[in-house]
Amino acid sequence: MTASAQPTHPRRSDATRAAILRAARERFAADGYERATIRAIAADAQIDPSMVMRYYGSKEGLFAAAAEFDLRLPDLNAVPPAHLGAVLIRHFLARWEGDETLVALLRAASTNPGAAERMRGIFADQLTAAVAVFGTDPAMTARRAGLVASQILGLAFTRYIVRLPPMVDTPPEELVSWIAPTLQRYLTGMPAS
Amino acid sequence: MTASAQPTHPRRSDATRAAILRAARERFAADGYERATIRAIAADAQIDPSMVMRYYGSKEGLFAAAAEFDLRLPDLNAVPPAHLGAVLIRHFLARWEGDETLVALLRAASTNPGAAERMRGIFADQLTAAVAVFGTDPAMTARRAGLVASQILGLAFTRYIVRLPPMVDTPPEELVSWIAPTLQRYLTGMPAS
DNA sequence: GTCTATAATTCGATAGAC
DNA sequence: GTCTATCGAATTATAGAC
Repeated sequence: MTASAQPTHPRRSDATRAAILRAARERFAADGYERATIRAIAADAQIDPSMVMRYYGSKEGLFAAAAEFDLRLPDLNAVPPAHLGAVLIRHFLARWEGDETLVALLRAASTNPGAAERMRGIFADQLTAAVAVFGTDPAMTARRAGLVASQILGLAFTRYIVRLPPMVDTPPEELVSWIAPTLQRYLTGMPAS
Repeated sequence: MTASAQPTHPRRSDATRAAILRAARERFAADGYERATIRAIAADAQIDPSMVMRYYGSKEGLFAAAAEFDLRLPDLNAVPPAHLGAVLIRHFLARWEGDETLVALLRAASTNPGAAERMRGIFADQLTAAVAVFGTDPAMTARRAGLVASQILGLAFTRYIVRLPPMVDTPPEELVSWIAPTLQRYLTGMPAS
């Protein structure tokens, strides 16, 4: 992990490992867990399929390595309270368009239990922690985070997975203007009657 | 289709066909398209796997028959305008809890192109048609329907597929009180700023 | 480190007896 | 209509030569 912990080897085929991970993310994102084969991933990375097994042990291990993900949520305390929803939705849109790892995770989570578990972990830990700074009681905090996740993941599902035409065609800034108030209310509002 | 169109046969093994469809919906909903096998579906229905092929031709044909779905949306013109969001979210929650077909379709749509196409059709045709009664221009109508779909499918994805704990634990009526205002604004509101 | 060969399963689909 | 038997293909994973 850390760059200069142990100079065991002068770095060997780290480039190969990186190429495998890149190809794996692409395939998992495009085809889902079951249809993405080790053979296809190896072909994309222009290496032998057995190398994938050697480096990552199994298909599950490869996915676990490829689906490592950090939402990189900003500190919500540093955001003007009135702009919380807009900041969040802009952050997620940028994070999604720029890194296909989250799409791979989203698609795989539908059929692979391990991927679903990781999805739960990411949103339970990272998103709930970010919401927790407002300091309401834990149950309400978890509920707010869950509601935010439902709209964020629904946006991703309709735009990147199912590709509903209106959700694909709508420009990001228009999506922001519609969805920001929703997140704002989930974060700071109260349920209606 | 119609019950008494042609008395060709005094009805043979229609019960078998129905048992197959029921088992298929369960398996597709629980495992997704790829992991749900014809053998497992046949075992659940307590019939021979070759019967599935005989009746439905292929796995794709079986899925197409099992994933037939009607949202049964109410006429939104008959709903008090202020209650549109609440009526819609209650309708979807009831539709989802009572029929696993939509869960099967949702899970399969992540990895199977045909299922995704069917999902697009259902929401583009049925939901857009229901929203169209308000008679704004077609582009805006499609956009409103897409936004509604994003929140509805996000709720289903987090509650029934990924099973985020706060979304599973929250009682339906509390979900309604949070989500109804969101749908209300997507249907009748204007984008912020 | 890299590759060939193959083991061990599993699946969708077909052929054909009864 | 129903079932047995099986084909052919594809997959993950392993063993071992070089």
